[in-house]
Amino acid sequence: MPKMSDVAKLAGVSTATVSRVLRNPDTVTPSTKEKVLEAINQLNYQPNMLARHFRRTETNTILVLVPNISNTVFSEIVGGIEEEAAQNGYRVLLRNTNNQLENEYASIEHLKQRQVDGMIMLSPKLDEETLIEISHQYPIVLATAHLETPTIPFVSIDNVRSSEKATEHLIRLGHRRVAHISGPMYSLISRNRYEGYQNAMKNHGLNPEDKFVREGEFTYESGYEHMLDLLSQKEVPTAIYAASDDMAIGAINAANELGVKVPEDLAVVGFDNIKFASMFNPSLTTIAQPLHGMGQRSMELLLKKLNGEAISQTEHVLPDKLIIRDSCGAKHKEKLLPM
Amino acid sequence: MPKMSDVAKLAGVSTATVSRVLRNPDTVTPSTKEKVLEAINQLNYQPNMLARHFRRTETNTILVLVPNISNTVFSEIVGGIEEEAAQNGYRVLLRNTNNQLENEYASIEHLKQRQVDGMIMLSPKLDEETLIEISHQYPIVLATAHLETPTIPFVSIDNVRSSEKATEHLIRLGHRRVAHISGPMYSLISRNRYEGYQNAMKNHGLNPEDKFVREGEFTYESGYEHMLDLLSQKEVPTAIYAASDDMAIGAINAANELGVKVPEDLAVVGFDNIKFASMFNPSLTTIAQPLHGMGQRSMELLLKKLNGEAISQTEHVLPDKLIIRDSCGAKHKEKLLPM
DNA sequence: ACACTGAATGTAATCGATTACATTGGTGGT
DNA sequence: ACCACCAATGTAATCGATTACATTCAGTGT
Repeated sequence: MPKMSDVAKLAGVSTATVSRVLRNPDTVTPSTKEKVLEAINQLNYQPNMLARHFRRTETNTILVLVPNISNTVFSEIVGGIEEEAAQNGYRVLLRNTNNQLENEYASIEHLKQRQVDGMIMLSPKLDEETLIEISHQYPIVLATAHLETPTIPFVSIDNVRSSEKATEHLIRLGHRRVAHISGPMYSLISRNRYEGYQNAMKNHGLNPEDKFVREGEFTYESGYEHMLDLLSQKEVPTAIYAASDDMAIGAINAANELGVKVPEDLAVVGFDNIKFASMFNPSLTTIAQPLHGMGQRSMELLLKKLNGEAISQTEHVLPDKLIIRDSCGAKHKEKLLPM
Repeated sequence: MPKMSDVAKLAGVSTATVSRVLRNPDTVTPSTKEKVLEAINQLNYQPNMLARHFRRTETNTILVLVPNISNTVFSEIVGGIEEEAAQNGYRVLLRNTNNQLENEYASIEHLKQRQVDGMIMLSPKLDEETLIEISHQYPIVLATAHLETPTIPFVSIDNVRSSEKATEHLIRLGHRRVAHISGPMYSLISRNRYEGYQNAMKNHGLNPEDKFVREGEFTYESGYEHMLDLLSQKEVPTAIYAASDDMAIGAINAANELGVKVPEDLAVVGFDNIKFASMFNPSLTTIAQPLHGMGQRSMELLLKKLNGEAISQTEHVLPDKLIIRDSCGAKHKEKLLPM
């Protein structure tokens, strides 16, 4: 494995010049530059990145914290991050937290040890205070997360508003008994979506009753179980808004099992627009998050931080979209109620 | 940011001793060890990993090449790798190749520059010869890949045999016009699955006709399109074996669209057992690969290579499983034909 | 012709942990 | 009492690229 001094010797220059050819080519005379490049070629020289990283105290690597890599929502975002990172010469280190707080703490050690230049956290569980403290010392960006006091750049959608849209859509289809299966309440996103559901109900003079609300865990199974439960009550909902597509699909299968037809007897709206939403039967009406774009934007923001650029805007709320398919029954209706 | 010499000074020892406390605690007297640990604590010292990596020429990081991170098959495998890696103090660097050969080449540069200690390639596109050449110089392991001459450790299932099982299952349900939508033929896996399909047909005295075989791309869309096409022929298949669940679901939706009922008019078997296979309606009969386990095993093998242990067995063929659900119609049949 | 300027290049210190080799001091055997 | 040996610790070289500072030299102005 040839090193820089070998190149220098062969080219008849000093290591300083070789280094300059590599990093500041403009400060070197074309003729010497050529000699050096020739020597590099001849020796098939590759700079030792470990030495470079050590000397410059930077790694050109960023860390992405993912609650669960197998969840398509997160892997799509990671895809966006990865693309933007690669284009800017950064590499992406991945870490599955499995929703464990201790894994988030452990990842901060990586930052402290300078093993990565920065970090993007997807749906962090850490409390806001701790996050802010970390961000004072290290470049971090949050995605699919929301802060009360936006001191750290984050990328998200407006979960309250999008939830309102989803619920409103069901109400305008004539439903009055609209149920909601939420995500876990420790997550701000879940609380925001629940809030949006409540807002929509109240805005239309409806009372969001407790018996129509269930706390799920974003998973298929939790959607399935809660739907069975909801349909076993005396008064049964005619529509349901689930805070994730997985839960919505679970709910539909539960309804089917009980002979309740979707969308005829039960209108369903989900959230996420996972790939499978359009393949499912009935195809799922859902809120689409611009996942790839959110990943890209997060990386863009992190790059700014890494380059020491000022970030004027810390809140990055990207547009979401209600995608109307078959599960809500809108396609069978003549027209919607007015807003 | 305190360094080792600071700790040494505070503890009244040399840096060598501090280093020993950190890496070979047994060679240090308990009393000095205590002094050093006390100093480390007091200064809140964190070793500079960049310096350590540089000095030791190792990074405790491995690279995983993924054709597409958003594909659940691969993200499950990555999950398994990640888990095993974390348990052994290794970190996982991720790289999306998007099926681009040039990205595989670029990743080899990382190895050459010693930025990672080893690499796991998922479904590599690189030719066998090149792979073998690389593996002479660097620790690599392949997963969901198969080699003619197994000089590089790889983890896979027996795609030929599993395909035979899938096709046979349909034949034993009484089907004779069994179609196959394959994966792209540049992939050895696709060719193996096609081979298994052919074997099963021939073994049962059936002729695998060209008009019943289509080359897809593992995607929902390709399954959908090819099924439309297959059903528009004069002679129509009564069963289909698709080389991925995505294609199988595409096929089912295409059949539905043409009024062909699954499983009554068309039996369907898929491959992969993606999460949605069991949620789909009809639920999908499919071959389950032990994805998480394959990831784990790949990492185990790579760890052996990294530790310089000999790998006696390079071919690691894990057991797959035919999971019978609703899409093949087996549950409506009284009994199967004999083998 | 001489001093001055600045571009091009060289010299050598530096980053922080690791480790080969050197030194110290204590123990046991005779 | 002396030596041999071993365990514990220290000294200092080392990894390879980067870069502050030093040097060289060609060109310019007077």
